[in-house]
Amino acid sequence: LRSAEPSGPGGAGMAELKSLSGDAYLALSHGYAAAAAAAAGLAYGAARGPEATRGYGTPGPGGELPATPAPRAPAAAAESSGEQSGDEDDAFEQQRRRRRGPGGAADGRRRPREQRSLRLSINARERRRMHDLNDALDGLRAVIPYAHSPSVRKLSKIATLLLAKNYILMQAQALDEMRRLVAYLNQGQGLAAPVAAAPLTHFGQAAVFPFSAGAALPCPDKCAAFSGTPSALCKHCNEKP
DNA sequence: TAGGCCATCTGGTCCT
DNA sequence: AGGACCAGATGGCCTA
Repeated sequence: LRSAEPSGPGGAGMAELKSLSGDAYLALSHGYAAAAAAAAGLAYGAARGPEATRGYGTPGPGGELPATPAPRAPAAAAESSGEQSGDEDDAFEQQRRRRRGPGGAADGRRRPREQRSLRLSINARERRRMHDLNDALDGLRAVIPYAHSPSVRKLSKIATLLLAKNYILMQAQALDEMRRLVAYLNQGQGLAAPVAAAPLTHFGQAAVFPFSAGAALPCPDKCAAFSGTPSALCKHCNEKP
């Protein structure tokens, strides 16, 4: 990815999604699910179901790929890959001539058949690479909090990336606020800041998140201003009103 | 039907 | 030399 902010075709959807990005999006910390659902509106593949969305079309019989059904196998692509059989070499050469022009010969010393098998293996590698990329995107979709449901469309690739970016920013902001809150509480209780803040200095220490989801009592202290969630570390949080 | 999204093929470039 | 990565081209499917 050479451009962090892709542009070009698909711009309409991008503009829509960009309206959710940055600070404006971060402001939606409580409405993340709704925002995600909005982003999911840019997604694709509702009618295909979770399995079909994989949609990796196999180029055709005889290839080195597993013989999974190819819901969207591009006819022309399969033909151009020469894996359909018959006049495969002719088709392959015609394709090359079309692309390279009359005099074009990038690999002139290779015999056509050898050349073609090399091309097929390169194609297969590229397919595998793209499948791995899609698997990684699926993994990312799985951990992004948006409406995962059969009735909700799968997030598009670009929507997945942008939503993930915003989610990370949102988490970082929440962590920052939590650090400030802990520092504030430590001041109020006369604790040595380095001791109490130590568990939070490591970015990955989400397990020490000091709020308990169970308690719902409003805190008379200022920690209630943070997300409205009572803090287990705050002595006021569990006080009876 | 146009536009969005996608998978695939392909050639070029860089790296090991 | 071979593999990984990238971007352009192409064509199919879906939705508004």
